[in-house]
Amino acid sequence: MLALLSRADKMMNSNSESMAQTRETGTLGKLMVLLDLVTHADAPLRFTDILALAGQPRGTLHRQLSHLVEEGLLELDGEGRYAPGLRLLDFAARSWARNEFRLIAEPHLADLQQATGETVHLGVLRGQSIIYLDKVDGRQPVRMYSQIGNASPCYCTGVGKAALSLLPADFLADLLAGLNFTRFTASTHLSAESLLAEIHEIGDQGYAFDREEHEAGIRCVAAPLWSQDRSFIGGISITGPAYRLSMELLRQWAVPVQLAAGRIMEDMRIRLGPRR
Amino acid sequence: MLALLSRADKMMNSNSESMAQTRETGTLGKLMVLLDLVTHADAPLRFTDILALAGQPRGTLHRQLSHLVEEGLLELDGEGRYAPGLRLLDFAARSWARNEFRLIAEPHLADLQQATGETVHLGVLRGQSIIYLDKVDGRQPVRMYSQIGNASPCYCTGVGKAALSLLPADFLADLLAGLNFTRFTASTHLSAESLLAEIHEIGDQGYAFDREEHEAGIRCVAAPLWSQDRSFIGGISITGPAYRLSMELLRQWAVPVQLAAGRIMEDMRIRLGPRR
DNA sequence: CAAAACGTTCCATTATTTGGAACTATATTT
DNA sequence: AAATATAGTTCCAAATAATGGAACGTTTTG
Repeated sequence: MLALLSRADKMMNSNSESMAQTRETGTLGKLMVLLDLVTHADAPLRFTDILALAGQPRGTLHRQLSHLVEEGLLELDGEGRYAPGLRLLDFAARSWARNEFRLIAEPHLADLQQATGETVHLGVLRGQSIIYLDKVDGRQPVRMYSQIGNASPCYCTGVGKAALSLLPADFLADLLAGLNFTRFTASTHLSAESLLAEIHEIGDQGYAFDREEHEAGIRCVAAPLWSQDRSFIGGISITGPAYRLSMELLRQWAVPVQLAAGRIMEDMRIRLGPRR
Repeated sequence: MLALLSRADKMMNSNSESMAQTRETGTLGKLMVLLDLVTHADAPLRFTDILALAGQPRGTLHRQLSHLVEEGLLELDGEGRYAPGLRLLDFAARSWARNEFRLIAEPHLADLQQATGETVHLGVLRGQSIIYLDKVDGRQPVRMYSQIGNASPCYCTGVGKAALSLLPADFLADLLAGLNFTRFTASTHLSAESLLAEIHEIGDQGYAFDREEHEAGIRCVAAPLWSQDRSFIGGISITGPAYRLSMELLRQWAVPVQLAAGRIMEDMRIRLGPRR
């Protein structure tokens, strides 16, 4: 359970000029910082760019980058620029294909997509972020990694708020205290207080809305989802453009979304055993 | 250029009871071996399972796994089983979204898909494997990571054989010498000799077929694709079921596939500069 | 051409990893 | 219920790998 608030907070919002937080992962931790730097960059980085960002001595940085390249985690092009390596794709492809939660949820997501005609997501809470594990879209073949694997803030997504409503009060308080609110749209929550109020409401209702809080013109309705041992805390959602999805309609869809979530949890219970 | 035959051979066919090949990546290399073990497993592994596979002392292995879990690269469930971590998805999502070659090829893949109605792939040679970088399928919304990120053998895929036809003779010889041929179907190449003969033919023609060599009932036609500095060596293909894609039809499609490859390379030249 | 910027290599010092052993916790057997 | 086996965790001196400053090439710039 503690794992929920674990190191994954490095994934986002780690711009909080961290209090020289000593990592306990030694060599690996230092290398992962570099991987983060390069994968978060908008374009491939030169050695000198990374040098400035990482604040390591030149010799040290050079060897670290060499090791990452050697392992295929980074790639160095002919102009001395470092980009994420293809081995990351290879790892991800396998980890996604075999993810137990995703495999169990998949048919139910497809059903929900069929029933509504809109895009359906499965997301899991990791630190302060929602990581999307799956996406089913019936229309045009949408760009694949467009959403899957992406980390989005928990405080302005339907799945995120639904997930937060599952947390015990003390964990929730800790998590909220660590959030850096960024205004994405006019309706994005900007304080822990307003967010907490809505989370309580969501806890009572059993479903959450995203009222164009992350992206203008995009709404969703989400239901929370958890495994019995709480190693999975997340949710599913139906998402679409505001012009097509009135709040009226989203309220109607709250029921099917909750039902689908219930069926997924039932399957998890059966497939993963009562202990999880 | 040497990078082509680099460490990526650890991705596949590394079952070749390796001659105690010392990795030069120290701590990172040892940890990557563990990540490989866990991501290649069919199901989450227990500590003892990994102990047997990795052949490390218990104390050492325990700390290594702890570090990987701490960093989110592995996940430990309530039953003491290790599975690939979600951070891998996060890394992959970003590395895919920003991959320059994929971004450039994308519109051309879509055009080719529109023109033929069949599935189009973009793949790159990495070691002895083809890693699929993109896939465009016009029909049902196909499972996303189904192909993208997956490593397939170079000797029995259209893109693979097309890519091999680009290699200088000495590199090709080295690569072929290291291959472990596995029979996937009745028509899979099983020797370097027969493969080399076809690669020469492909080099002359400028396109390659997959005559149900990897998967029974699946055929494709592929064209090679490279960046000017040869840091990208791969290809694109049109793939589909044999009952719909006669060899007749595939031969006709060889031209549009080659034209699309040409347009992609032209765009690479423009967007990445003449040096690459 | 000189100077500067960029990247790479070297090696004594320092920090981390190693691995055997002791220890704890959780099943399984008697 | 006690005894035993099995699984997983912690500890610490010794072995190993990482560190970082300095020196060395290489390319770009004025």
